[in-house]
Amino acid sequence: MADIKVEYMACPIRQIISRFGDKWSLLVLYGIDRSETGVMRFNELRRMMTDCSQKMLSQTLKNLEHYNLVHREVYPEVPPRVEYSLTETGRSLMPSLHQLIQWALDHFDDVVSRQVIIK
Amino acid sequence: MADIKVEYMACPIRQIISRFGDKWSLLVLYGIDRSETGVMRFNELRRMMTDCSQKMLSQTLKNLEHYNLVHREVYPEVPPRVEYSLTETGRSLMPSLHQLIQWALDHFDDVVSRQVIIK
DNA sequence: CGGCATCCGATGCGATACTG
DNA sequence: CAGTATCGCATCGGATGCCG
Repeated sequence: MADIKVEYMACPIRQIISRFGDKWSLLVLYGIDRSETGVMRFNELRRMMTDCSQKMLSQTLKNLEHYNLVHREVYPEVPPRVEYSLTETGRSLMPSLHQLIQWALDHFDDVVSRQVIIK
Repeated sequence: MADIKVEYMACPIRQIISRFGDKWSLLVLYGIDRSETGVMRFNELRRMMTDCSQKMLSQTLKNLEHYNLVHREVYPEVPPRVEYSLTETGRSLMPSLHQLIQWALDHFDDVVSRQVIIK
């Protein structure tokens, strides 16, 4: 998401939006958190998010790793195995995320059922 | 934000992101909520969000009105006066939003201080 | 298996000018 | 005051192909 002027860098809302307001980030976090082991492999995530392209999943994971929400563990095997898990910081976001999801469920009729504005 | 495949329309995270994950929506909601009267006029919002263009503010407000988060009250005067306030649904989102902001503040060092990835 | 590189269309968003 | 209209660039994101 786009830049933020330097003088507004301290605004926490902007920070959240600019980092996790994209199309897939929250879904990845939620997916990993919900998994039984707390760990997911790349293609496991792909199967969960069937309409997310490989490119975007890869990009999203790299982004989340950069912001210290997701940990990437590479096992030097053949074939290669890479496991993604939540960091401590990532887990700490979950209560807020769940509350947001609950809000969406509670207000599905008020908000979500309305058609997305085209153009 | 982009479309969501029909078979995933029920996913609440996607719904939230597709509607309020844009650059300005949450900031508008937060701004109106924080105002003393609970009501803000168009140019009042503009002054608060100095780096938001008029076009985007207008578009964002229309969007929030469509999703029943913001109420638009027009007073037939000259010069015209338009007041924006939160709907009941909009107010109901605030606890979740505040929790999210608090999370951002708590984890500023972990997350927010990291440079936004360029390209 | 878990990616990256490239191309390209769709959308987001800002700048500017104009209006009731 | 509170917007709308138009233009144009920048970014998002999907499709495809290649690689260790």
